[in-house]
Amino acid sequence: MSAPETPAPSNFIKEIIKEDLKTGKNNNRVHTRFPPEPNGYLHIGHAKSICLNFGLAKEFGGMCNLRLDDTNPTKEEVEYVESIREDVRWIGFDWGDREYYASDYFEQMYQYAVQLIKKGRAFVCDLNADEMRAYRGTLTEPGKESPFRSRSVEENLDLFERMRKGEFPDGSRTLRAKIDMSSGNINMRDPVMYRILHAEHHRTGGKWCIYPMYDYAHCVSDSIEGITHSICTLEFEDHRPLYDWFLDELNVYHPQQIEFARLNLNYTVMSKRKFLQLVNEGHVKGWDDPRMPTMSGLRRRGYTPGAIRNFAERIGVAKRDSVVDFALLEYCIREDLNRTAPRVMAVLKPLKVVITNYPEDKTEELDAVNNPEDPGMGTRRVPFSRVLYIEKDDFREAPPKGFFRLALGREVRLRYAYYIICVNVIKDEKTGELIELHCTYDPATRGGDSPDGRKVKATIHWVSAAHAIEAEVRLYDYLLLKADPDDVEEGKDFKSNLNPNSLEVLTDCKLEPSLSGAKTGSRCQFERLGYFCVDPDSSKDKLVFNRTVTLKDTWAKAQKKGK
RNA sequence: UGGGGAGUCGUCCAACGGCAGGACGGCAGCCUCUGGAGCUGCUUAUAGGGGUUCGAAUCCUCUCUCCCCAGCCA
Repeated sequence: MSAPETPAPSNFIKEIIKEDLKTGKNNNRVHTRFPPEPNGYLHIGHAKSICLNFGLAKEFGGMCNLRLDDTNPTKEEVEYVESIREDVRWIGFDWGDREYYASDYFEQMYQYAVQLIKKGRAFVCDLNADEMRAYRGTLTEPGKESPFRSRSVEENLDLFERMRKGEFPDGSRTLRAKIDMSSGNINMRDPVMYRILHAEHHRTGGKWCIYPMYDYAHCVSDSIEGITHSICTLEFEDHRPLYDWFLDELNVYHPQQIEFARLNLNYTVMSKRKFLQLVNEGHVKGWDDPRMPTMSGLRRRGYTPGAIRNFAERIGVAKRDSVVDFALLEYCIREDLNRTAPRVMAVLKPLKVVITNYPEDKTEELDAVNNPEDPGMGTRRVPFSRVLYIEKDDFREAPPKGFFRLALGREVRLRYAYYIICVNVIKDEKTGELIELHCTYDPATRGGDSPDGRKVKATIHWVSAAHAIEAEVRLYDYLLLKADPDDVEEGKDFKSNLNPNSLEVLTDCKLEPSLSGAKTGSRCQFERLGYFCVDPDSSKDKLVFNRTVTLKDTWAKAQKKGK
């Protein structure tokens, strides 16, 4: 049903896994995980990670866990957990019963921390945040050891237990790993393992008032779940020594962390912070606005899971920072929809046409193909009558060179119907505004073929006025004007590059009647215009469509270039 | 200026000492009852300098450029 997924090419992570399989590492298991923090909505960048982790498991006969990385109760909410689940499922992956939470392991993490204290590898520090920053040093200068670093094991044990019991206020103490304050890698300068946060956690409620930090929680969670390949993005590369340090000191099962470059796409933004600005400042209507590269936005826009999976395959996986061309995403969705979307006729900017030699009260039903790429999708009947609508853009009073469509005295084909010739252009006498066209049809060309073999240069779409259903259609364009949204003048931000025309709402659209009752989310191609899907804003008496993507339009491109 | 990474067509990814290849984009053409789809062809790249080698994108070396790190965020 969806586009054929191109044979998955290899990448450096697969090569590592193949090598591990060859040497018998991990007893030939492959076990990955997708570990989002439930503090926001997933976007196309997450989709890359999802496809990578679940895809690897699938390809090598392993498993992939869904793990919610919920170690910060002040930022995380159940609402996000549900949307993450929905999005992962929608892209097409299944984690079986392996839905885990970092918070599932809080007790184990606590016990491990006690072990590290006993080993002399962790201590309770009374420095506040500002002091700790001062002690940490800078990128070029080493840090200074905390004055609390040499506390006895007994005192550390006592203090840590009392931290857990809630005896101390937020921020007053931390548990820190005792590593190396002079390390060039700042992550190794006695990093915080636990902070005090008297906050309600979405799963553990009020049970805890100390919460583990990412570096400590993540490696331990991976270890507990028996993850073999812990795949994360490049910015965690210099956290890897810490990941390894914890697991080595704990002497527990030790997964391998592997880093890859996150996805960047041109003409859009990809950070939660920027999404928030767009939503809060009203530049888009919400997280699921079809212009947003969020999963919910893409879904509402009409993107298919298959297209997204295919896209994830095509962009590849590597370690170098890169910016993928948005055109590739568009190629992927067109490729999918071309094969799967039924064709239909819709006039977005209607121009009335009267076929003057066609009987007033006559209606015919003409056969139309549902998808030329797939004869199995059958045919349908489209009503034709004396008064029609055609696309305004398909008529020109003064046709420029290379314009094949309708003009005064010119003959074109109405798709699946008749050849027509424009014989008269009716305008408002006062304003000069174009009102309607008078055309004549050739009855011998019924169905769209002329028995005498004469050719027309253009075929245009149309809708019978008497049978048309009304709809609203929302056209979308790139959110940003510049490929690099951050390419701005001094003192400005990406929002100065916002495309003021990223949304165009058309309220007077005419659709062929077969579309009546179309269900929310259903997709189709409006012939010659693009792929569209039914928006949830649709109601019983009014359909609303989103344009997912235009068709390639060489005429429009040539016009644009001519300007 | 500390530490960690990365440099291959316009873009993304390959090539793992042996003819630099694919995809997207662009351009040209064919075909077409969607100016769609499809098909054909073309286009263009190993950051730079030294070295090793019969042979280097690949190994060594020096240089340059870019990205990440100074949260009790992840």
